[in-house]
Amino acid sequence: MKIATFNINGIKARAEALVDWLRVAEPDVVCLQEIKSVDEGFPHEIFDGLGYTIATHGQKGFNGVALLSRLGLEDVVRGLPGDDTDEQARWIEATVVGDRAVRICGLYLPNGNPAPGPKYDYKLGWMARMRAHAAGLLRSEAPVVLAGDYNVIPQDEDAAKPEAWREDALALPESRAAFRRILNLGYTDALRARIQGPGQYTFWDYQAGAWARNNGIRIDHLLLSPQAADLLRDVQIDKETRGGDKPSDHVPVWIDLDA
DNA sequence: ATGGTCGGATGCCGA
Repeated sequence: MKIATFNINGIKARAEALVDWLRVAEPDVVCLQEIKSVDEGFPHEIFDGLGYTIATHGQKGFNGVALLSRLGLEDVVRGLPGDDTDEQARWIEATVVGDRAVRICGLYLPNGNPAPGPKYDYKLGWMARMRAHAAGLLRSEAPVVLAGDYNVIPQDEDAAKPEAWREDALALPESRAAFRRILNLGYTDALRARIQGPGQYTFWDYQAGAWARNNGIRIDHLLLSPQAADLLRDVQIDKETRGGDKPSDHVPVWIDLDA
């Protein structure tokens, strides 16, 4: 089961690039972030003929997540559990059944800038809530995948210029600690485990020629429960999409599970 | 038209 995460930065602007990538990469499941669309405005028709079942959790203007699956979607949950007053569309999860049933969560973690401030407080609160939910998911003892744009640079080696991010919400010690607290529940960072060496990034800013200079950061992550980690066959970053026409500032990242 | 660059939605905000 090939499972990808891709922050597409606007579904309407990215329709062509996204479909082009789907035809080549042929993922079974895709977690999309920043669809920037309400559910009613999501262009289902661009996926016609590709065989995907689609579930969206959108909002007007910003944020918004979606799941695509060639293997169906069961028991869809929209919104990160634990706070009914949170109106930001940043979480969607469902069960996908291949050879095995996998619980797949697509997430768009808050950016948190400027820090300190209310946006950073929201980020840390959201991460604590995600940790609680991630702990609950482990109790199923089933394969679980937490895939998305975490807006966290886990370590200095995950940035081309770590000094430029020292005061940023993506790299502050509290952000990194909150990310580690989720890992320490027993999740495996799939890219960290399988892709070695520096310069392995998933995001390059549109500004200042960041892509041309490989001035990137690694912030799109797939975390695996122990039962999912046991099934891991492959991990890849499809960085060539960043050099295409009208690219997102993120690229797709995917895993292949024996499931 | 909106800083640098985008996208979506307005008469800038979020990233």
